[in-house]
Amino acid sequence: MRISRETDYAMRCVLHLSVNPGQTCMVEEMAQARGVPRSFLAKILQKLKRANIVESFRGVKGGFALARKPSDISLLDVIEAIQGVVSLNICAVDEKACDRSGDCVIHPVWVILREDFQTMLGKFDFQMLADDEFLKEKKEKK
Amino acid sequence: MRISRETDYAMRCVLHLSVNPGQTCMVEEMAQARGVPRSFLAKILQKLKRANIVESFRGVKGGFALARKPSDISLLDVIEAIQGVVSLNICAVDEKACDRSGDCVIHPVWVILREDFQTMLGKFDFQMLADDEFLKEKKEKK
DNA sequence: TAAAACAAGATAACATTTATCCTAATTATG
DNA sequence: CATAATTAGGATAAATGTTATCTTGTTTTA
Repeated sequence: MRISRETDYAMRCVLHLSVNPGQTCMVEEMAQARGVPRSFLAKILQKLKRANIVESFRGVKGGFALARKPSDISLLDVIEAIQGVVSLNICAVDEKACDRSGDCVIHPVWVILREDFQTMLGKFDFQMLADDEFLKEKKEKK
Repeated sequence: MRISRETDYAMRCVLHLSVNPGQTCMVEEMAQARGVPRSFLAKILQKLKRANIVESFRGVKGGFALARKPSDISLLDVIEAIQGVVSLNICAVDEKACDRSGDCVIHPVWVILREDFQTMLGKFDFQMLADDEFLKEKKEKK
């Protein structure tokens, strides 16, 4: 019922890139800035890349940058990039996983909840979060 | 991000008891009727008992019955009885689990989502589900 | 007192999570 | 063109969580 630590790390990373969108950033820098194990983060970034959330540049001066605007990346996008499709019960996504889906009266509830859940998570984007972080840093400098 | 199979089993079991509330039922009967491994279900019923969702009677003619009206038992109640407090990120429930909760701008989002999530799950009760099952059986007899 | 049923702890197989490490492949730069 | 910097991807492994099973004890009815 919880997101994994991996997903939490992915969010920190996307947030980091969202604060200066357009700018490329090395794994090492993000790992240090956000307290994420470097080699683990490298793996996570591959998943974010496959989901078209970040893009990568190899070689000297390489690194990662957002592939889309922060306002076009939601919590849901990042969660699904890492953990796969969101749903509360496997049967809402794969009916074959439960032999009773056909006549189970709980099944339709899982389907409704899945939609509500996705809507909920789709409402938060990384522009919002980056703005929050920008304001917070400004306040602390005073 | 998913409920466990154990929780799914717990729901089947509470639903089974909700169809004839007031009536006591043996582990063996519920296990067979709902396709749940017997010894596993016995464990699950202990958790449901601790959460005051079912009550138990020992000895010959013993068994389990609901401790409350089906309309007073929500999906949330059963999920929390089995898996503990619902939240999407551990930090929403235990700030010490993350060293950054204090200045993390994502943290407040987890807190909001947790509340929304609990509200969502609290809206479905077992009277509704039992009614659905009753109607479905009636229809199939025709 | 015997049989039926729940109670509770120990244990174990399996899957998932959370990483780490090593070897490519790619690219900028002197 | 050689070298250093950086991502890409596969193999591996420790720790944790899930999904059970089994055994022994306790309670209750008849």
